[in-house]
Amino acid sequence: MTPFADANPTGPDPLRLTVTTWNINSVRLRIDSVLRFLDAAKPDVLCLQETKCPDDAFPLKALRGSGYENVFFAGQKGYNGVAILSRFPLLTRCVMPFCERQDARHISAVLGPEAGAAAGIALHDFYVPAGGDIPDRALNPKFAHKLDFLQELRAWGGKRVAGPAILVGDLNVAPLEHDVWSHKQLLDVVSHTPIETEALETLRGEADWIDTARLLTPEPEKIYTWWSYRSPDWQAANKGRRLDHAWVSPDLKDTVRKMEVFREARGWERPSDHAPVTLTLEL
DNA sequence: ATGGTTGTGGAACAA
Repeated sequence: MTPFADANPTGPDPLRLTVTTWNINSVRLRIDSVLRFLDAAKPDVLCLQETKCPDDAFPLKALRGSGYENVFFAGQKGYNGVAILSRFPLLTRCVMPFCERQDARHISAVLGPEAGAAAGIALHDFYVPAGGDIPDRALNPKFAHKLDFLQELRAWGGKRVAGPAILVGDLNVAPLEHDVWSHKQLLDVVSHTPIETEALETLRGEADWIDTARLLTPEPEKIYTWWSYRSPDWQAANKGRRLDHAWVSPDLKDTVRKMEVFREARGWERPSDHAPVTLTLEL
């Protein structure tokens, strides 16, 4: 045998799988931004939240020819709504209800055999309730809803079927001190109150999910994925929060390569207040 | 527990 006969002893090249999560805040208004992002970043999968679009109005035609024609979506009129766009065929569409509501806040899919080494990975796309302004369950039903939703997410995590899985979405909680521009000033602000951050970290830990952003970029480095519309100069002020997340099941931990906030899109014309966040795995 | 802005839908409500 020549020295070169087995130059690649590990077999075929590994597959790089990229999955983006993006709260788009109206998929119809921003379908051109979706296409622009897909063209620029070319992820394998794009998970959207806040599509604000009934299913019969989802802009499927605009995606024709984009290379992302495998689409699962679950929408409703005016609020919420989630969607998964994929280069690979998707299997097993599932929409879980939470808090006994019809809200479209979850959708999942399994990557089909065409995804090669990524086949069989389950994708879960979540949109956790924002929770209103007052961080008090008794005074604010929206905050109560958020806490109840997180509790149900915890229960689901405990009985989730085994196997490789990726959980992404706008979880509307910035769990760690350096996930916000000022930990002290945001301790009473919904998205960073201890009851929320502890709930999210607890449910993540109990189900052994890996927080990929912090796996690769530990504290104290700041990471933000959202900047309020209400800041006159979001870029200069940079008062961001890390609300958008990508978690992987423990069997995928060693495949995590990159977690990137595409901040540029926050500066596009008529932007979403969230930036797209892309996870890269090497399988 | 302020106000600031954006989206849906065409007033109020959600974020």
